[in-house]
Amino acid sequence: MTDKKHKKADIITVAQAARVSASTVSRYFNHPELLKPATRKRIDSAVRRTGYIRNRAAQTIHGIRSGTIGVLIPTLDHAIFAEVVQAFSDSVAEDGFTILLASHGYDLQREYAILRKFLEHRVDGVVLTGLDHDEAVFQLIDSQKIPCVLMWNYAAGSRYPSIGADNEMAGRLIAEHVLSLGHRDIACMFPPTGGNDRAMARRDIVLSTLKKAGVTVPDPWMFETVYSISASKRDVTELLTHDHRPTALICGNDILATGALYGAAARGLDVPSDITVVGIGDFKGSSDIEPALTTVRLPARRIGREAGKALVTGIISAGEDPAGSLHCAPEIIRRQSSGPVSQ
Amino acid sequence: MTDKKHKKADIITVAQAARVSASTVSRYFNHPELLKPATRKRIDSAVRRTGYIRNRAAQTIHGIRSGTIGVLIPTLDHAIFAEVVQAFSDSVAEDGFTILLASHGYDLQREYAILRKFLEHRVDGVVLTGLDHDEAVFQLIDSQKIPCVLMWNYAAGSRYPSIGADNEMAGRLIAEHVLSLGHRDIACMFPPTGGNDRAMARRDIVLSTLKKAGVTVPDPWMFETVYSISASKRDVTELLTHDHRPTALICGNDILATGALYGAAARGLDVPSDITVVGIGDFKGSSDIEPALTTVRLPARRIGREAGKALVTGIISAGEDPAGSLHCAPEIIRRQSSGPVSQ
DNA sequence: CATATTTATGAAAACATTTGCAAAACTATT
DNA sequence: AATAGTTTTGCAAATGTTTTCATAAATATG
Repeated sequence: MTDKKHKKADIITVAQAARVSASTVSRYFNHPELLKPATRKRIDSAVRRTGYIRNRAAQTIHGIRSGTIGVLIPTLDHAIFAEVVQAFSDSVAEDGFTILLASHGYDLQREYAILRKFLEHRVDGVVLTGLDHDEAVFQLIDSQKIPCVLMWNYAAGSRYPSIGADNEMAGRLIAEHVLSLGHRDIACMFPPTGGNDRAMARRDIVLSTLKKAGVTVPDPWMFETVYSISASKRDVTELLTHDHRPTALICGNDILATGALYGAAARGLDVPSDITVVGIGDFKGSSDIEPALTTVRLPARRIGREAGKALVTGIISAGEDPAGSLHCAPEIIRRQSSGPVSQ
Repeated sequence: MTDKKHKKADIITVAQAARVSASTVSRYFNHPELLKPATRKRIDSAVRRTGYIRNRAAQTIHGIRSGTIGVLIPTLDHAIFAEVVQAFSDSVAEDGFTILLASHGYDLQREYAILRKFLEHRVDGVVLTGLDHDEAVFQLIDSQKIPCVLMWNYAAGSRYPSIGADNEMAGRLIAEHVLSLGHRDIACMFPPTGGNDRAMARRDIVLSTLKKAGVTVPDPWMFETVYSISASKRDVTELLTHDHRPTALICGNDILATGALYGAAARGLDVPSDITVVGIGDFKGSSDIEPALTTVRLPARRIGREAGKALVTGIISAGEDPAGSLHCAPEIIRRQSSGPVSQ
């Protein structure tokens, strides 16, 4: 069936097989309603016989959309980004778009290089993760006049439409929750903030919210811990050896909080009666861990889906007023890992 | 700098700006050594001034490689696939390839449709996940004579080179481990196997290994549980209410095992003294959970990396004998969640 | 049945590149 | 300074499509 010597079938091969011109075959795909039903059937069979597959590259040089969207993330290794990407991909696939995916590992230089590559492929739009990017990146996008959305974080005055959660709000919510339970001796654990505006914003707002309530976090209770359960477990285990312990631990994300829970368990301490542990993110599994984790939900799936919708809209209705930002509000999720300070 | 009226700069714009012909600009990119250093510099500056970005679509219709690889996975929502994809992407990025990513959610029909789309984009190669696919999928790949590797699973006689772990071996290893600890009353929990050859192979080999040792799993101890911590926790909590309990539980993957651990904790049972729990996968976090999970390591990162290398080799040295399969052997990882049966 | 409309198709130009070939510009050699 | 050899460059054809415009075929109108 799909033999046809060796060269790949092109539109002309099909045209000959159907005894029509190449233009007619082109119309068969792009404006089938213009064809006589009989011709349509003839081409249909010719396409089948020759095993022809349209060549989007050839279409793209006519200024026709490539049908691809560039997705730039820090890493897939954080389950939360994988979730966002999955939702984004599903969302744009409905409109026939395929994603080009690349990760920069928090290296801004690489982000620029990847973006260039995306543009060489003539993507119809790009999504970046987070609000902060190299100025060169923004300029490149501007110069190519290509739709862009920033996903994951939300901020009112972002350079491009931002679709995501307000990190400051997330940080504030969790800090206020812990304060409301009466805690004053509070430790904090955040990932290294280099090149990561999300983590940075969260940490700063947590600290300032605490300070506003008159609570300062002593230096030895301020951890900078890489994003991994084992690192967090190690640091928390260490922290809990000392006799002067905090009554609460605020973690920058649920992975760190999970490690903290394990660390407390390893030390034989009860959560929350000995120590309250909270995270940010509401990752998969956070609700099932023992004890279930109190956290702030960042609606990853919704963010991915909405970012996809927004970008597709931007692509399809190019030129019009760009789609606006959208705040997918974070929400405090109270579970068992937090409790009132025990006197 | 990158102004230039409104139309995007093409190779002719650059040529004019540098006062050379388009061919020379083309050579500047593809065979720079053929150019006089002075010309090179002139073009260099013209490229910069015009903000020109090469158009890979236009190159691709000359039979030049597109520089893209299609990656087809079931879903990114399983952290383990995200990990494989991340490693794959990093690996091929070294050689300048960008990935087109799509997930089919275990729907074979969608897999075919996605593959077609990849081919329209003229990907230089494709990776599929797992060994089993619709015959139409294989035929399509054959007819387009495009390099393909199957990743994640390994089997000697696979239709295309397979790079991954031998699932039968993984299942056998974990079953033998549990048997070697003296367990006879064994429960099993596996994900639904529809359209998922990996899960199926694992389950069947575990069961047959047990049977060979004279152990049969009674029907009420045979769980088909969706891939989620909460579903597993629920089922295990239920299982452990009955007074006649198994002494060991073999889970088809670490997510289910994690839920099982939580379920046991919720019931106040000790692992491993009351019940042994084991998984398959060695996901991130499996080593840190309390108690640390005994499992079989499926080397996701290595698989992704090797699959990337193999495919790139297949693309670059097209025509030659295709790169062979590679077995990334699974390996039993003994931790605290398994112990000898207590009499 | 001839003419006017409408519908369906083909020819050729356009798209942004690469590349084979030939001409032009240099260098080296005498 | 003329010639031969080499390096550098430009022209034009080719790539696989889409699209505009013109023409041919089919249908409707009188």
